[in-house]
Amino acid sequence: MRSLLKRLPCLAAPRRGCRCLHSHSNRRPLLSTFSRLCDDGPLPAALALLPDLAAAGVRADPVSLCRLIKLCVRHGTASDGRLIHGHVSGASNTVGGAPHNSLFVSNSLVSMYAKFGLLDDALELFGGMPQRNVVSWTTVVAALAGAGGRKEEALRFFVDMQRDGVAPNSYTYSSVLGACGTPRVLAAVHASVLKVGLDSDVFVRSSLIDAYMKLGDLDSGRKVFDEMVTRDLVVWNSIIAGFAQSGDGVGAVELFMRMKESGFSSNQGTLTSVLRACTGMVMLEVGMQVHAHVLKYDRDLILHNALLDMYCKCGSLQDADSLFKRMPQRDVISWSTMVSGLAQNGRSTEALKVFDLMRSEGPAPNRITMVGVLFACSHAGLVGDGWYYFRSMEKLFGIQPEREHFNCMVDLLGRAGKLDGAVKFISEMNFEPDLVIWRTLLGACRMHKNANLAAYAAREILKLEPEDQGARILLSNTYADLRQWSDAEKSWKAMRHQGAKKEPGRSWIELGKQVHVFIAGDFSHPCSAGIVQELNRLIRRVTDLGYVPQTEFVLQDLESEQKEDLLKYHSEKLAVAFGTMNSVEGKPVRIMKNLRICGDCHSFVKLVSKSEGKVIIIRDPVRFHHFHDGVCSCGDYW
DNA sequence: GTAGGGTTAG
Repeated sequence: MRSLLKRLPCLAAPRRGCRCLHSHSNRRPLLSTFSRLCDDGPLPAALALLPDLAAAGVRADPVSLCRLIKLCVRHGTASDGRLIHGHVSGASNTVGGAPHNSLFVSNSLVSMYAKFGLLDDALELFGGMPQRNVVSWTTVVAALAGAGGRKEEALRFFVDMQRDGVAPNSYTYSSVLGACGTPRVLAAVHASVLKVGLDSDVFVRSSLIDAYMKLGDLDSGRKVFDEMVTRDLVVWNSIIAGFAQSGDGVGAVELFMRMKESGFSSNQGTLTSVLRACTGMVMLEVGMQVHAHVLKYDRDLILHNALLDMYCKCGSLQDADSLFKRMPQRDVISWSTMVSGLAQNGRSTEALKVFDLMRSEGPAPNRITMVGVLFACSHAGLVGDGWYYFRSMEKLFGIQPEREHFNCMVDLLGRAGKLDGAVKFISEMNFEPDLVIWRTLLGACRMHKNANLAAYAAREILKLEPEDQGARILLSNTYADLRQWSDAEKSWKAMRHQGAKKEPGRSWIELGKQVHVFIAGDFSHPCSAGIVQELNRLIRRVTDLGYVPQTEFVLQDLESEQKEDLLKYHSEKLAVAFGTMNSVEGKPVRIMKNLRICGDCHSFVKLVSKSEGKVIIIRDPVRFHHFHDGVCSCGDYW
């Protein structure tokens, strides 16, 4: 009887004002139409029925309402959502019987507000709910964990729910793990996962992996992964993405291979991470193999942008360009990638041309596009163009210059040797210069051998960051450039005092499916003997073309023979020798470096490209050098 | 009704 009453609410507790007698004949069709529209849409038609329902005093069932809310999240707007919310809270007063806005519906509404980014509305609704269950709490925790800057609140709600006697479930844990921003908190939550026995849940596991990886704790992430019995695709993707993001590209690719061996096929997420790994390590060969898999996702813009970036960062501009032209859609990211890709590869004029094309037929540029544009100007010494774009950013594109753009301008002026202009520019900024700005200025001082200004910039850096060894290194290198050995030594001493070491120069090169690493002055590579032999051969060849070791690039006060020796075994020279001895006819040699290439290696590689008739591409942390027939794409301006 | 993985610059 009770269930019958539930199904026919008009028979239960008839009240004054209830219009059931009149509307009985059409309320069922009304309800069933509404319920059908909630299932399949269209949303506007379903929304249009809400006033009719209210007028007829008909109460929609919670299941339909929840579906309607979902439909609204998918196809509607926040104001549609508010409309539904308004209907639900109003309707609860019109009909007797059980409370209308059931817990289910309220939970859906909270989730809806969160998905529209209206976190405060979500929290307000949550705060006013008469009851809350684990779903309500989890919805809020997930919303806060997903919002940048509100992770602390997510953790607080996670604690509060337990104080309230509500036990977290696997949904809650996988949400809250995204809010664990310190190793301590993560360890505590992990312990709690183990205690309640949810550690075999794949969702919880993948969140755990992701959380460890995001904190840079690869070992713990790997451990959680290795201990898993049943893995799914997302778990594989989590671990691969973690390795790719932490800069262990080789590890990421190895895991990708293992994943395929285990019989999993990749999806867009996997491929994007693997591409990122390839991009980071200049693994063009692997990247091109991934390209073959990408073909079947021709509508995935993210994936295509990643592919585009991979080609740019591997210095393969033809591939990037032809991909860019063939892409079915291009968004602001595709265009920005192309602009900065060209700029970093020393093709500033083309970068600015692409930008012009973007202005006429592409999407509106954003602040990142403008960083690329200014980068193009600064690396080609186009001071006038740089000023023009900087000054007109706001008027032409509605983009207010931010710190990053100011920094580009300091770089532009500094690189062009206008150090006084750069200092003036800094002093006229309407905010305090930060570390990045001072470092940029310091880099320019090093480039133009201005020790006084370098010392000033370094002092400013050390004021902000007393442990900053990079500043001391740059400063001492500047002194060394000028052969002011005692000043250089002072700076080195300060560093040694703080227990710092200069980061060793490292170069990478991909051969087949392997990545070979070379460290300056290190001969542990199995082919070392052959490499040194090849290097000597190259040195003889380029000496005939006029190469003289430029020992001023060895930045320590040593006897000149020792200096030559140190120079000779810079990591990029070892990598170049390895590259030429294993090179394939018609294919460029591609090398990646962790530090900026030194002037001596730069002229050495120029000559090697001539004597061997080989294109050599070296990518350093900020830009690319394409060496071809004795010339470098950077025009010796870097 | 609630949950996990991916892009651009510096």
